Amino acid sequence: MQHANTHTAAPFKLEPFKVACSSCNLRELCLPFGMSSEQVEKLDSMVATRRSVARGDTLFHAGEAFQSLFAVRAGFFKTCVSSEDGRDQVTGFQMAGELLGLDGIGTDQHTCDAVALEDSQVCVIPFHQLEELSREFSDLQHQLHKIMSREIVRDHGVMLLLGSMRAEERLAAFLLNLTQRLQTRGFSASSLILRMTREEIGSYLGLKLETVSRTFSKFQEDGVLEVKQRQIQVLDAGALQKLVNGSAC
Amino acid sequence: MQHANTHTAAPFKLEPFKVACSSCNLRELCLPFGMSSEQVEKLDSMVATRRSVARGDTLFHAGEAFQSLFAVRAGFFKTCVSSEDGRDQVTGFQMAGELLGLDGIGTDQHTCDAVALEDSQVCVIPFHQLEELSREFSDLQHQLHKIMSREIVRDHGVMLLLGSMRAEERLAAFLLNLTQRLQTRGFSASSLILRMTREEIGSYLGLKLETVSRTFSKFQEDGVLEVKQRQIQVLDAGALQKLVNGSAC
DNA sequence: CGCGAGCTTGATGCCGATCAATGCATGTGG
DNA sequence: CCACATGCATTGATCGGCATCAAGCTCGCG
Repeated sequence: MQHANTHTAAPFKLEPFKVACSSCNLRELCLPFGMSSEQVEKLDSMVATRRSVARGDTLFHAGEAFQSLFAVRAGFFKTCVSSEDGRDQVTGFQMAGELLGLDGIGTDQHTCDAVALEDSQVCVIPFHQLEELSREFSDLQHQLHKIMSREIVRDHGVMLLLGSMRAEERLAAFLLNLTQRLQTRGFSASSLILRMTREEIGSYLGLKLETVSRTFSKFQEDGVLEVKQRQIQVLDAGALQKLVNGSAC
Repeated sequence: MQHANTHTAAPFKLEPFKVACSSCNLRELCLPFGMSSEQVEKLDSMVATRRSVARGDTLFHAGEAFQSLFAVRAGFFKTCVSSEDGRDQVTGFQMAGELLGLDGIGTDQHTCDAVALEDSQVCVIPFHQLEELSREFSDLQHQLHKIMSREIVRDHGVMLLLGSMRAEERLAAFLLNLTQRLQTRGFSASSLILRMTREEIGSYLGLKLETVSRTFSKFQEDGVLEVKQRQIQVLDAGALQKLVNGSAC
């Protein structure tokens, strides 16, 4: 486990550093979960390359040929789709241990952009090799299926949020989801730094940035949060939870 | 190809009838797509059972143990998730050749309800066996991955719709998607019968049923559709397309 | 120090929700 | 076969939440 304090950026190293799945502290969150150590060693030989992505750069663009999945090793990403007329929608935020690129399998082309919101590193997982290896190891195969399935379930949750929640409920659900994922990674559940702008939050939640900002202010007035730009202190997680569950409605 | 006229209910047969993937007219849309005929025969032996689901009955409930995927053989389904406080959201409508149950893989439990909107039949695909067989046949493995990936991409499209489109645009996108899928199945692209209520459409699109009804009426006034309850004639598909692409914005 | 990106806050207006009444089809029992 | 119930759809009137437009404000950075 890492230091359990405020979620701050990991120091960004430019030199390619030697890491293996078998010694990665994210392996319980990532693809190797549930695999035996000898199986993980096979994975290691496949996940040979890593890639650094500077803040603001894109890992892949919609339309590019799909070759590999990417596991976030450090940093933070957003994915966004856009329609022909330029509307665009943030479809997710990804942090350490999460996979990027699953959308590309279906058409052999990426269907969204993946953009680093801070200096980041990813492990490159050549998909063809992953399929090959997962024909050999049923644990790996099943883990991949689980990850894809959970992505589908997550998307359904977002659809519920977008389809039937009001602004406060959406932001509450968003914050609870973030803090929970950060906590899983050994960070504080009550203190966090947002890596994205109000506009990006708004896009994800189907709101305008002004509404996001107002809702943050409202939460602060109500003593639920302390908001200083992107630094957030959760003072009353129960209140957020109540909003999501709609006990007051 | 089937009769290319209005999409009407297939006659509902109660007796279990002998069908095999290898002789199924949906195989180009379904799991066997891209597999050799001898591989499909192996699939046949796995997909041994079928199940009839009467209109209004559920194929599976959220919370039930996940065992199998289901391929829609005939009929029409909706899937819906619900939050603790009773809000619920239709997450999709499934027609012949489409898979149900992918959401259950991640947690070994179904996370949504699947309800038949007309008398239907599904092929039962025991998931454990499917994984086994897909370790043997890379074509099957890849097809499964593609199907899951496309579901993720579809969900992202719905998120875009829910996050940034207005009522008319949502309904237009919905209708175009429906007619396109029906056309793929050999039905008319301009004449269709809705299998779902206004409320279910509204839930899917993040609108209230009154808004759905009003928007149908508006489309009729504008000469884009002819609406008689659930019978829809598309008179001007171009106008729908223009709405979705937002050329007027 | 001053610029600019991002954030906050206020005033106003509109889209879709809500509440309510009526209409229309299907089916059931007298 | 009609009377009535029931579920679904349509349509109208009103209301409210969020978008939009428009200023300022804050903070990091060249």
